[in-house]
Amino acid sequence: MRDTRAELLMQAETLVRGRGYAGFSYADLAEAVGIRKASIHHHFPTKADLGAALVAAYAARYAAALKAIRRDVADGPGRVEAYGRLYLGGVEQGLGCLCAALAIEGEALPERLRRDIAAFFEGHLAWLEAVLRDGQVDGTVRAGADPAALARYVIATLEGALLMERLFASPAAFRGTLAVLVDGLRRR
Amino acid sequence: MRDTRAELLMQAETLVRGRGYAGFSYADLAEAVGIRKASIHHHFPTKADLGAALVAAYAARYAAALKAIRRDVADGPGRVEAYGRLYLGGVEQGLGCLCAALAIEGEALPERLRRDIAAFFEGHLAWLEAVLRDGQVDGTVRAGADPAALARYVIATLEGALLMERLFASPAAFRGTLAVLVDGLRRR
DNA sequence: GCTTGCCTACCATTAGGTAGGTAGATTCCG
DNA sequence: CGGAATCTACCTACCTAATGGTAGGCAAGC
Repeated sequence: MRDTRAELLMQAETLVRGRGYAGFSYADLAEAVGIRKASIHHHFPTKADLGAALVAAYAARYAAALKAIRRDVADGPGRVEAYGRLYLGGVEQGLGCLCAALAIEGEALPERLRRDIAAFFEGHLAWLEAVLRDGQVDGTVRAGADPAALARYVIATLEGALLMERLFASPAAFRGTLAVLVDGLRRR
Repeated sequence: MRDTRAELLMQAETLVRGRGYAGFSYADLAEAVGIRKASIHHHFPTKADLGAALVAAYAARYAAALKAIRRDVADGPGRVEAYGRLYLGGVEQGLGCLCAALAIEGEALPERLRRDIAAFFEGHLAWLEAVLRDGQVDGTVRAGADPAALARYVIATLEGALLMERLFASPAAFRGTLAVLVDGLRRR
């Protein structure tokens, strides 16, 4: 039952991450999925609805991954490194971050989407802050730095690296930046 | 003589940095400048021409700023900090990086624009690499790290911070990330 | 027998771009 | 010098294709 809808979400995500929200149309999506343009409106009445569903699905996938990392990895830097590796897939596939693609279009975006994106980043910020704080407590993360500020710095570095290294199609360079980032978090 | 052209470039830059390349139209630009839509084609025959001119002007402004920084600031971390402050203006005005906005649309972009953007980043990369190498030589930048890798890491962090802190309209947070970044470059 | 999921056939609007014209400045040249 | 030719910068009016979205129909299945 949900097959077409899921396919729509998948293809739409690829389109947005590859060319931006304003850069793809229902016609593009219809062709990618092999359905008529009007049928998309049955699943997602407006483009803004589709965008919101996209962000929701993307955020849910990340949320699951973040949970798994906290379960499977013990130390702070290791967790941040695992977090950074989530972005690596984008570089390898030539796809940017969905929320970065949306954030770039800022003003032109439906207000609702803008809030969803902000919430996405806020969730990651909170997760990272907790991870870094825990790391400071157990001594795996350098002390003295504000975890909240550190969290912002971590996301910024990874989002920026994804943006740039996708352009250069260089997963190796992304790994290099991730290494510098994680290394800087370790206890001195 | 060049007044209208300059005005077109200025307004177009604001539009692209605010809503992306696909997110603005010649009609938007015409209204912003107070000219008829068709007249824009007199100055920039196609949208791709306008985009290329935009990147060229943006890159030239940055090139001048980079030169000034090397002239006016002596130490490595100080230079990187001055470089980072160039991005701060964007956060304060709610505008992203022009080349980041274009990079996001990747595949959908005219091939020529994609190369101009890559060249923009390569120029900054080369500048930063030289600055960091000089800093290592004069002892103001921590030794042992590959300057090329460090340069990529610096741009990534700043581009990412601009992307995110524009969304949150938080120059203070940008400053925080810049501080973490520069601090990490100092001699240990 | 009504809901689901898709279809064809539209719609108004907007997209980037073109055709052709005009007022005013600049240049060419006898 | 004066006038003709040209160029610049803009205009109105238009084009075709694509945009997001709607109306209404039809077949399948719980």
